[in-house]
Amino acid sequence: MRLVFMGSPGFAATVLSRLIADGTHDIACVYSQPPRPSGRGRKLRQTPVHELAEGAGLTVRTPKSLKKAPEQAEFAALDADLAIVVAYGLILPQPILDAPTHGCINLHASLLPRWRGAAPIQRAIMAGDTKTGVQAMVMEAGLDTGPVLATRETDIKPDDTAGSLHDRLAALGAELIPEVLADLSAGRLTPEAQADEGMTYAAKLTPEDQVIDWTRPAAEIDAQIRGLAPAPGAYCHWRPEAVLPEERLKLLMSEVADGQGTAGTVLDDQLTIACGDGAIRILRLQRAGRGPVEAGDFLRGTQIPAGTTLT
RNA sequence: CGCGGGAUGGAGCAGCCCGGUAGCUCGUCAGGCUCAUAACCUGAAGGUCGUAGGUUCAAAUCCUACUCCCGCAC
Repeated sequence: MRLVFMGSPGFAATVLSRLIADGTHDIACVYSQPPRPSGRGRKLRQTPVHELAEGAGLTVRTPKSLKKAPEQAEFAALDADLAIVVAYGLILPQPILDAPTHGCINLHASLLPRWRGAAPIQRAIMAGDTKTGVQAMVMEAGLDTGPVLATRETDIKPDDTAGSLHDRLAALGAELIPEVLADLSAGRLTPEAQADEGMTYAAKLTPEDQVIDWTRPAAEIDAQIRGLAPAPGAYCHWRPEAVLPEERLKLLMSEVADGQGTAGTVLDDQLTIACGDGAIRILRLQRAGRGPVEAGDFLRGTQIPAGTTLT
């Protein structure tokens, strides 16, 4: 088939990489978010998909929007059989959805209708879900509302982070898409409408999501920490020296532990912290300006005695 | 030119402001103690203090440039 691939971040790049390696289908064009000044130093950066596609010698287009007629005409002129859309980041207007012969198929990282929207992987962990997956679905005008074509499930384990789950789901997605393409070619696909119940939105992460509130239950804080690791990371504040200003302390890995006390109080010399209900142990963390370290390494060079209060 | 922090034996850090013997907590190795141990005791090895210049009698420390890493903001 003649495909158009639309995607931006690493998650999408994993899928595109598989399609390129497969070589079964013709990738007529790759759409990605335009390079923008971002990151330290505000340099112009290409998206991972852009970079991958360019390196593979594929045609790349990076329109700021697909709402206008000229872009839509260019898209239609590709005369594609199908568009594969994975975390592209732009709204696809109806003319775009209609242009390919078989329409547009989206790969989404949740079990719909749960976690429609922008940050399904993080939200699933943060909510304490024990199961998630990836799904291929037919795109409609609504936000992740289309009928589902295929599903791959995976368990969310207590030591999963957004990072580990992201990688696993990307790998599952990279397996799933070629199968969907084969089934589509063979006419074996049966779109199945999403359930009426159980719908939730995976709202985009905001800075407030990163702030730890020690008065919340241990399980929730643990889920928050793992759902935001390794990036952007959940954080709290502490005072390295009684004299100096508060410093942000990013918590990157944790587990629920025994213990209780005033919320935010360090209970022992092993980084067990009292929460509103129960306690968690910090397993991996990062000081501002330093690299991420395991709790053991951290404690070798820095003291956080029992009784210290984190805010 | 967005703002800021950092680079010191294998790991994590202190020392830098106020130049003058390379330090801490671990790890490693050897020996000792012990029924035994990741415990305890003793000893040892291991560092061009990111790179290149400069100032100085003397630079981890002061000055300049560069490389790499990171936090914030976006």
